[in-house]
Amino acid sequence: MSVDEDPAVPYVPPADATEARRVQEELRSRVDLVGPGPAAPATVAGLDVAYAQDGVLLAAAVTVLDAVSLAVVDEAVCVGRPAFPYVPGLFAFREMPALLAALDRLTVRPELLVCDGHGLAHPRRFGLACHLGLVTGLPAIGVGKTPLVGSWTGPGPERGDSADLCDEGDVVGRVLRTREGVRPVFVSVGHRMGLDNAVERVLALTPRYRLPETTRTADQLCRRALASAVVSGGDLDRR
DNA sequence: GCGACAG
DNA sequence: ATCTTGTCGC
Repeated sequence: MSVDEDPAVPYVPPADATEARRVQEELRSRVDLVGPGPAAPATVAGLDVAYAQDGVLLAAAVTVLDAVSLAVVDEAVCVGRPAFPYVPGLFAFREMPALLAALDRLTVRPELLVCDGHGLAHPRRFGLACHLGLVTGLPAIGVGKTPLVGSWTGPGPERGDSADLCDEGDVVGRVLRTREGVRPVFVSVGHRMGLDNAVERVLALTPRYRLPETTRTADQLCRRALASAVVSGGDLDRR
């Protein structure tokens, strides 16, 4: 899958945190928060990254699932180094180069991206899911396991119960109970999606577990890839 | 000034 | 993110 079919928004690695924040402020206005996005996508991709050796080595994985059967129909990985230190709010710059490389290795161009991190629910309204959506041109959703910004009340205890995630007067996402009796997840729009549809898509991907099937398969894949990279020396330049 | 802070 | 066994509960 070519990442630059729509060269409107190239990925530019920032030199420092100040520049990174400037990039986010510049790109935030180009995010499509309305969508509504695909209501019945044929394929959905999950993206995740695993780390080893004190965070100096990483593996980024993308899995593409049939949206109905949830079977994996394509997958790709990229082993590399973090491209940026971990700074809350600048998380995307750490993982994006490896994720984009993995996306480029796909055979199938997925109709939707489900990212392991927030989209709009970000201090500058431009989290990983927004950035990935903009650079790939694909509809994207952010699904976080813990909050970054915002407050909420509830949600109820049943699968499907949800509550608005609010930050500084904005509804930036939804706190969604994907399974009864488990902690909720934090869903936000990444790009070319509406929040209601994003929530529907996440529910369709969580028939059994708290996290979307997409992120679960991607998580397994990047852990596997990382483990084999470590045993074979962990030396990237010689592989 | 003091915490909080996606993965 | 990652380091990590058993254990409480459905």
